[in-house]
Amino acid sequence: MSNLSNTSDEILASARNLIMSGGYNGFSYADISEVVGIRKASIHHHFPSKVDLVRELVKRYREDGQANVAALEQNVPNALDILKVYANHWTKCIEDASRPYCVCALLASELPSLPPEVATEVTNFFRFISSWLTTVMERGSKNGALNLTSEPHVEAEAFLATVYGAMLSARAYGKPEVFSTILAPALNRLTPNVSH
Amino acid sequence: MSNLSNTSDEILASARNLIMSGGYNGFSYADISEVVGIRKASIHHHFPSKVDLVRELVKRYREDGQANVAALEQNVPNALDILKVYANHWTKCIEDASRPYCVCALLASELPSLPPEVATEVTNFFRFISSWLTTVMERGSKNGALNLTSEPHVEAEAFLATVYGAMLSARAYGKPEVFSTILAPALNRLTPNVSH
DNA sequence: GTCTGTCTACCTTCTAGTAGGCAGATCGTC
DNA sequence: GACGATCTGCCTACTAGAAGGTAGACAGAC
Repeated sequence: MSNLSNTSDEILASARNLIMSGGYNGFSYADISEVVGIRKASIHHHFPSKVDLVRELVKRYREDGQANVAALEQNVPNALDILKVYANHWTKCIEDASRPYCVCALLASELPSLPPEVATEVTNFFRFISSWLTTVMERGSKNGALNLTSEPHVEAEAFLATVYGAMLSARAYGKPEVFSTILAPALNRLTPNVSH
Repeated sequence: MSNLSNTSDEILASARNLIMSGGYNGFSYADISEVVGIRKASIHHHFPSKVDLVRELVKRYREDGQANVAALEQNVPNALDILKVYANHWTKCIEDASRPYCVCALLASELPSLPPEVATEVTNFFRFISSWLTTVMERGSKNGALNLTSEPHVEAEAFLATVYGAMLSARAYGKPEVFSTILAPALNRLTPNVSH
């Protein structure tokens, strides 16, 4: 039935969780086999090599992100609100410990030692997020929904860096609330001044 | 002679470089032995276990940081200048590829899967940087060298997150110049307005 | 004579990956 | 509808190499 492809989804999901906590070299097929409940060799049936597995995982992670972003753009017209929803997504993930870190953030920090196929996919993810945030900044700047002090693409990079830096700090201190402490003033700064 | 302790320094230095590119699980004693030119077993003489090695490495990394910060505070009176020197330190490291990433940033992102002794040491490093930056922000706010829009400790966390987020972005895109592109407006925002 | 740093040789466990078998579903063909 | 053929997903059993770590010997310095 449809649970044929379910197993490979389970494999990807457990790999995502494992990478999220320890990176590319921090998990093995044996770890996945324990979580999913099948033998190591069966994982090789779905993903012949570890590179195949992680490449596919990152590719889907980006595609899911692209789908979510498309839905967000349709449902939320205001640029500032979009940034708030994006920040809030991570606030929740970090605070309820469901997905307390971005898989691509961890892989990006390991980038120089990653297999090239995986590295390329990770870079693609960051390029996608960056160019999306740039279009949000441009739009918000033009229609007055955002108050920018630098060029849109610079603001986009700065915002992205703040999000990912805050994510790291929350993990480093073991204090989830640090994330929103850092994001709040960043979003404030982008809010148009009502007295104007 | 004095090259007795030199070997253990070489071990620590090569471990630092290896961790900087691939994290805790991204290097082995065999890797170090190749770089330093001694056998695996000889490394165990200096650092009985991998945990000992990395714990010591992070401890010294923090101590070196504390010494550098102390010297910086003595030589540079102005708080804004201190932040600029700090940012500039990383700009150089990233651009000349000498130390293009912070060892503790990489270890912090792997924190949940790290041996507890190492994890503690990494958290200590971030606590040190954070509390140092807070004192800089406080001082600069009081004597007018800095223009803060939030509480000093919030500005400190925000600045730290920007630095580490920018470091990640530079690595993710493979573009060192991204770091200073992000840091420039962050420092601008902290610069007191001359027209006041 | 002991202490330090290195060596060779070895051990155990884990790693990704392979070979080959087996049960069940799906298939075209008679 | 019965027949074998193929495909899918999983299994056991295995491999070669790398992992962290140990035992014990040896050379030179103090």
